[in-house]
Amino acid sequence: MPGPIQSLSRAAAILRLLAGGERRLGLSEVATALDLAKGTAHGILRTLQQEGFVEQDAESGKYQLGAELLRLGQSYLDVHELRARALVWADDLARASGETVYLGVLHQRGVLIVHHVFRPDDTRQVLEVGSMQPLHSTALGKVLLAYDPVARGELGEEPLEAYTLRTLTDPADVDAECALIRERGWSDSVEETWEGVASIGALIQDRRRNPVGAVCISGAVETVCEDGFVKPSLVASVRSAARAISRDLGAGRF
Amino acid sequence: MPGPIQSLSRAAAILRLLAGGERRLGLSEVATALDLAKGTAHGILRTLQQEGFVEQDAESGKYQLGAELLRLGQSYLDVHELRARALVWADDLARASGETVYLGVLHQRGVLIVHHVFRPDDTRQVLEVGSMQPLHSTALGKVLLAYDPVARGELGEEPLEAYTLRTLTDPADVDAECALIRERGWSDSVEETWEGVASIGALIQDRRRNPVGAVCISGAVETVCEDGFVKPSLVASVRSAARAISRDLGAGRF
DNA sequence: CTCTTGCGGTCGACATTGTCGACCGTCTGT
DNA sequence: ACAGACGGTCGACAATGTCGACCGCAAGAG
Repeated sequence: MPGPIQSLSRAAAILRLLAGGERRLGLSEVATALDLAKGTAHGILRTLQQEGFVEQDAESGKYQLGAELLRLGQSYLDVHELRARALVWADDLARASGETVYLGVLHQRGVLIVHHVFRPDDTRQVLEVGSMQPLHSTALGKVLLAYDPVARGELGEEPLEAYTLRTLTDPADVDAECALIRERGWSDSVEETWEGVASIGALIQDRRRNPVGAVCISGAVETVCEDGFVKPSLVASVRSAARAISRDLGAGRF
Repeated sequence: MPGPIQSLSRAAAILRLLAGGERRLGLSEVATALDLAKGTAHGILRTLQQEGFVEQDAESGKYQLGAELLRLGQSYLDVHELRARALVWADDLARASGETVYLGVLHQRGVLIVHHVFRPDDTRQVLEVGSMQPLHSTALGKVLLAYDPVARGELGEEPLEAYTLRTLTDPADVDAECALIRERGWSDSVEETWEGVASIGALIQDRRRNPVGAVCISGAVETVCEDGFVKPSLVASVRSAARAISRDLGAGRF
């Protein structure tokens, strides 16, 4: 039976739809958006609601995502082997560099943040675990693009979105950059996604050298860069953290 | 068609099963655990995998939860109205009290943490958003039990699990405690779940007085209590935060 | 080295199951 | 009071998911 289960695919589409739109959606909105009969959409929504994946606002009757998703998302993190092994190294990296540390994995057309260590100062920061970053304009994304053919495949050949003046928007330019990244073994991104923010990334691989994720540090251009380039000492810290995590991951299997 | 969609319920059961067990599960394990034919279980797993809800370990063939769940869980938080409105108040409460602040909602048989503000000192703390706390032994849980009939229903009449010597295990005792909580308008829990930890909770309600969640502060017995009782000044802070959030929530609708 | 055992995965027949579109009651805004 | 749109229900139909036997493979036992 090598075909997806229809009702499940539809349910997933509904969940993604609800996740996409900021506001709650009504039954009819859902049905028309996905081109389903109202009855069908209702059946799926009712089941999802029973299971806790979707909640219905009591008075408006509109639907939104449910709490069970949060719980399952947390469970995902609990089981995640890469994350578990990287926790302590990420902490050390943040302390050594004085910058924010992100740990990400390839997911669909972006990088999903699975761990986030706050910059060790007292400024207010919001946790970004569970959010996505673009592939072509971040240190995490570019290092994955450079080493993971699947990531490169997701990118396509169309012109890419520009977030700042320095964003690479031509896939050919990105490929050239990736060649450089492979050559020197690390990636950087200076104001390619957010003005004033620079980051340095390195690849994490399992014991068979398959790319499984990436670490990066991210901070203000003023602290991460020097004379227009990222500081070599920070590069060294990131690469050594990535190596440590990779080693840890390889050892873990046996 | 007032019946749940079979394949969806089964998919949800599989996800919960994967979330429950710490380790990855094989196809046959899943099938036997849920009493499904292997082919059926495979079909569901294949679809879930395609949608990103489940991932398969390349070499062992075993299944675990997928990254899409983390993303959707995050989206749930983004849309969550209670959480959005409570963010700033929770921050204030943490600063004023010097203790950890939790924000929780009723979910199944427990309290799901939807927001967590770290104690404002520099000790290492792990984020508990997405995790669950028991109903009968925490400040968050007991205040929900006291005001939300649904929560009380979930509790049942069976003896409850004891986490410490001070845990209330007899539902009748819990009911008596709830009466007290309703009378004075706040809940506390001193070493009922974790040794050395005390917390104070208060109810959050929408504009029609429906209970929608709870806030609490939680900290070491030594700092939260005085002469064997929780400090009245902290109680006042928590209650005033809960009122503020409730008011905010009510005002938001129009 | 071969045989056995268990694994993940596939296949095709069957009938259960989800789907569809018309229909109902209600609420809202006109 | 009306019209429209909403969420939700119903029952007929057939498309759909389910089942259990089967396949190839890898690991472990003999």
